[in-house]
Amino acid sequence: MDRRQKKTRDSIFKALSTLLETKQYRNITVQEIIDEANIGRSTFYAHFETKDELLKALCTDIFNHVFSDELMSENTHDFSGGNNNLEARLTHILHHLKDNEKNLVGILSCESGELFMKYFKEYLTEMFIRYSNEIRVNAPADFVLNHLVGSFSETVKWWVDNKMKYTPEETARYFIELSCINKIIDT
Amino acid sequence: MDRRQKKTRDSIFKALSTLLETKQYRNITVQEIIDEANIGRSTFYAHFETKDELLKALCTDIFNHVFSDELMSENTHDFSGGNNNLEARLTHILHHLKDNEKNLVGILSCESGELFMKYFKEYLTEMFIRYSNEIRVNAPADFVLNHLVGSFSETVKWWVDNKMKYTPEETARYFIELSCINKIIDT
DNA sequence: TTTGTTACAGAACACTTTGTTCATTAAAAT
DNA sequence: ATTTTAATGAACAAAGTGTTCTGTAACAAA
Repeated sequence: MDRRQKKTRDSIFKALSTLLETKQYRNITVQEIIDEANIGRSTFYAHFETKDELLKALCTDIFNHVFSDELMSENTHDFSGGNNNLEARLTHILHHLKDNEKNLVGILSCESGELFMKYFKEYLTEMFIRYSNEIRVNAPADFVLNHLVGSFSETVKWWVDNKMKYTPEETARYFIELSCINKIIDT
Repeated sequence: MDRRQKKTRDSIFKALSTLLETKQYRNITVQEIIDEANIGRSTFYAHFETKDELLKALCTDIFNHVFSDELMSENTHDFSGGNNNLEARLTHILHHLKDNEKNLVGILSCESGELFMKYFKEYLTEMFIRYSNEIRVNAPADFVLNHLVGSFSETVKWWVDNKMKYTPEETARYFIELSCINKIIDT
């Protein structure tokens, strides 16, 4: 990739991140991003069609980081050790999210949170789907999956809103404690 | 209240409802609402400062309906019958929500859903707070509360997204089945 | 019925933001 | 050295927002 392109792209990401520290996504205009990134107007639109597309790209970047080990360990997944496996994975995810603390606070504090959550849930669904089929409970499988994804993403939101004052370990523990994951079939 | 005011207010609500049946909230402009309601531009702004304020008023209307019995029975609340009490209340709420099916689909299908959910959660928090303190589990009380509110609101969203193909009774049952409410102290 | 009050209609307006276009300049690749 | 690609920044059209103002109609109270 052309050095100039990468440089511009990075400065746009950086600009949005910086602005998110003090302003709500909703109230940030494209012009402000342009000024903060110190680039030309047409340059921005050469990279991203809309502000939402930029946010999407930023989220994707974050998730590629957060779920990187996730994806790598796809083959090595097993149920041995009961829930410990899942709990460890969730802890891992929370640790990675903490690396993006500043961004997350800005993103989740307003309606951009919905977009973030939407993408986040897609990744979580991928992960939880392996577990949801193992839950023995009298409810549709897709409901179980939705419940797991929904309640964990709500847990993350709660955690971020509380300035991440609990450790990833504690937070994952709380989630497991309350979730239906204890109804999993231990194979 | 002046008949004219009420008439105008109603026509604005009606217009937004109608538009929500075919368009996403995000893509509906104030001008469209004005045209659909067949009123003057300045008239709209005499009633609502912004489109979001209008949505908020619409949500409030819906919730006053949905939680009407809720509020009435505040004093008569008791834990007798274990979870049956809560399950019945949730079923009730789902029934009332079904009365607003058309609106809900339009509201929840896009970013206006976040606003709806925000207000919805406020009401749910009021309701669940009585239960959350009775849960015996090793986690902060506000986490438990957040978990109940979050997972139930996600349940509602799932239900609406699935065209409400399950009955309120079934849906409430599924939720109870998976929630931590079975860890409640039976007094 | 008359009178004072309040709401509505709708045009005009200033303002903000968006997204595109284009000629020019600079940097990168070969 | 030449060609290709990206960035600049001004100018532009379009859409939407929220306000203001004048004339008109509906309302409530005497």
